[in-house]
Amino acid sequence: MAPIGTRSTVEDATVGARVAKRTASTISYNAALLSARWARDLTDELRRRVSAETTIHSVAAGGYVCRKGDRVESWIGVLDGLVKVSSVSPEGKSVSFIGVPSGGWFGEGSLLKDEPRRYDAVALRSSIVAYMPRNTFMLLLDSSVPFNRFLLIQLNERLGQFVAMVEYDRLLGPDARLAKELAALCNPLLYPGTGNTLPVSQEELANLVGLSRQRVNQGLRQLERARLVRVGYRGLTLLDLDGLRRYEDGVR
DNA sequence: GCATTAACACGTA
DNA sequence: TACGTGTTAATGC
Repeated sequence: MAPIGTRSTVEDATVGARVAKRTASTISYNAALLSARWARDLTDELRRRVSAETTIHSVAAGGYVCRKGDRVESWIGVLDGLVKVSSVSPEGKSVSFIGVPSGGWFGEGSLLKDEPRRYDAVALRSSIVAYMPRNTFMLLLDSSVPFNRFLLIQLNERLGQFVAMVEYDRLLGPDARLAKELAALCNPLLYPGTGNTLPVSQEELANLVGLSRQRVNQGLRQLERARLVRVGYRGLTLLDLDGLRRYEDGVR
C-alpha cells in the first residue's frame, strides 16, 4: 500500500524515449513552472516545495495528459504546447471543448471536489506538462492568499466561459464558434503567457472547435476579412480580441 | 444547403 | 523532404 508515486496513467502518456532526458529538461522547465502567475507571490519556502514536489513530463502529440475516470491526484499545468480538454456526456458524446495553451493550469475543480476526473485531456501537439500533487496544492491553498486569489479568479472566469459555451454551441454558426474559441484561447486573464499570437495550426484549431480543417480555413478567411485576425503560417495573430468575443455571424 | 472527407498542388521551415 | 495550407470535387446528413 504505497499510493505515493503511483501514476500509471501519467506513465502511459509519457513518451518512453524521453524519460531518460527528464532530469535535464526538468531543470530547464522549472523556471517556466515558477514563472506561472500563481507562483510569483509565493514565499521562497513554498516555491521550493512546489519545484521539489511537482513532476514534469513530456507528452507526445495525441497522448493523454489525463483521462476521464482517473483518480484525481494532481493539479495540471501546461508549461509548453497545447492541450485539449474535452467534456463528454455520459453517452460519450462530446459537448464542449476548451484549449489550454502554455501557461494554463486546470483540474483544480476536480481536486477540490475529490471526485474522479470528468474529462479527458489530450496533447494536441508535443507538450510539457506539470503535475502538482494534491498535497502540494492543498499546502498552497492553506498558506497563500495570492494563490487563493488566483484560483478564485480562474474559477470565476472558467465558469463564465462554460456558461457562454453552452449558449454558443446552440445559437451560433461555425464561424462565430471559431471566433469565440480563439478569444477563449487567448483570454489574458486565464493565460497571461499567451499574448496576442497563437502558434496554432489550422488542423489543431479544427480539433479544438470540432470542425473540419477546411471549414476552419474558410472561417479564418472570413474572420480575416473582418479584420479580426491575421492568418500566418502555422499560426495566427489576433488583431481584435474584443471583436472576436462579440463576433455574431453577420448572416442575419 | 451546409459541412465533411478525400485528393491535389503549392509554399515554407 | 516533410508538413501545413489553400482549393476543389464528391459525398453525407
